[in-house]
Amino acid sequence: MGRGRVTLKRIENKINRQVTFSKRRSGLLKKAHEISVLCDADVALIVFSTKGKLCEYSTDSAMERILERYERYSYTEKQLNTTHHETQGSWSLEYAKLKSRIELLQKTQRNLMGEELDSLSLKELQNLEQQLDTALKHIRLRKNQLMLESISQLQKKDKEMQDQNNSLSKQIKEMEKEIPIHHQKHEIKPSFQLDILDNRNICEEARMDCEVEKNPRQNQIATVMPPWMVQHMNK
Amino acid sequence: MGRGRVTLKRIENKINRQVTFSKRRSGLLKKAHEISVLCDADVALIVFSTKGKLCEYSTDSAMERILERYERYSYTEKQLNTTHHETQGSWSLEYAKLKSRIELLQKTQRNLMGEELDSLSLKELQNLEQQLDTALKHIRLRKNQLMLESISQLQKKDKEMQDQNNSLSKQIKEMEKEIPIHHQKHEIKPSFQLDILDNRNICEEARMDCEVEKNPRQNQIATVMPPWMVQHMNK
DNA sequence: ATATCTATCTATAACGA
DNA sequence: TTCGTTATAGATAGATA
Repeated sequence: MGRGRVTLKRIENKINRQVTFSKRRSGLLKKAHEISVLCDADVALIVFSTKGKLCEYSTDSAMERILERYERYSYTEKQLNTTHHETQGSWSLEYAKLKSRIELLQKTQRNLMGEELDSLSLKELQNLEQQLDTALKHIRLRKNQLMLESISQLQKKDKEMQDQNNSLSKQIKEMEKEIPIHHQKHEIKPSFQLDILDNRNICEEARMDCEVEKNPRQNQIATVMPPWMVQHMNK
Repeated sequence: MGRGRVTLKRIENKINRQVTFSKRRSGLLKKAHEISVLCDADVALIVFSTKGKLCEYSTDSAMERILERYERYSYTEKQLNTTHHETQGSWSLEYAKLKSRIELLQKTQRNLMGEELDSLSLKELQNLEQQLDTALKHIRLRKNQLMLESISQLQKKDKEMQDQNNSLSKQIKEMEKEIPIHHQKHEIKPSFQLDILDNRNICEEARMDCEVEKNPRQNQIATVMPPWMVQHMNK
């Protein structure tokens, strides 16, 4: 850039270094903002100058949110162990950190629950909407997975019972033959027949809800919880 | 860069956006590294793509150190307002309390974002689903309210300008009558005509988004970087 | 997605005020 | 330190493989 090729090496001249820093810093911030807008990315940029001056940029000015996202993404567990080792340090600082963190979490959570939306910009609202849409999709997938599992369990159980019933009724027939007393014949037409049909229907519905995924709004299928499921599902 | 000037607006074409993201991301990382080396600065850069992929750079690969430095720097100010009044008492107890509270909040939040669903029962999932459905409804209401407000503001402004333009052109006509010099007639065809059309389009889009809920990501709004952001970000 | 190429558009080093 | 200017080095959009 400019006169002469750039060498990737610390600029020794203090003045030049400061000037270059100032210029490149604005360039960097601009680029960060551009990629954020053009490509719809979440960007957090923190720059400390040699002299310790801080300069930052973050998408939607949501530095804390992005840093939290980062922490969650890269090492969820680590942070739980990192704070206590600074025991001799200023507790008050740690305390303040935690407290403001809680505040942030609470605010975020309220927003996630559709509350206190007045302070949000249009863009933030759209991000939130997208976030929740995705979340709902995941939740519905998981829900359907659970339902399908329970259905196949029930079907398996059904089959076992049917077999058992068959063998039992066979056994009874044998007994009737061997002891030909004039008893009435027991009509063995168990009710499980009906259950099987029910399960098949439910199963198909669940599959549709699970796989189609086209328009999430359309599949709202206010899933009514079948009574039979309540019993078995809760672990 | 390249053919045609860059417009600071979300790239709508998904492919182009992804490609541009990829290219600019490496450019941004390079710039971050350069300023870090050339100017001896501490830099931390975090980028999440639209699809949630993480990409990071940090001076000396010391992301944690820099983020802590950042937190220390930015919390120092808050500390003054939050801590001094609780000087005695067992810090460790308070601290533990806060920490467990944070963990709870984080778990809840992850669930709200559709993550870590495996530990939830079917019933809990259904509650969550309903919660998010309601939240989404509120958010969409608020979003549309905002959009409609901005639309009516724009329309009002339009009308004002139209009136103003009308009176101005009337004034000009008067002047031309009174001073009948052989000037060319100024074609008064103000541009507000176009503005009106634009607003109507926006309005319709908003209504569609409002009722049909198509693809929320499509309606991103071009955000121009305010000048104050480029320079002097931090004081 | 990744790489290369090219025409253009940007960023910026050096310098001066 | 901070502009403004200018000559160049760099970055990158679009096309293509």
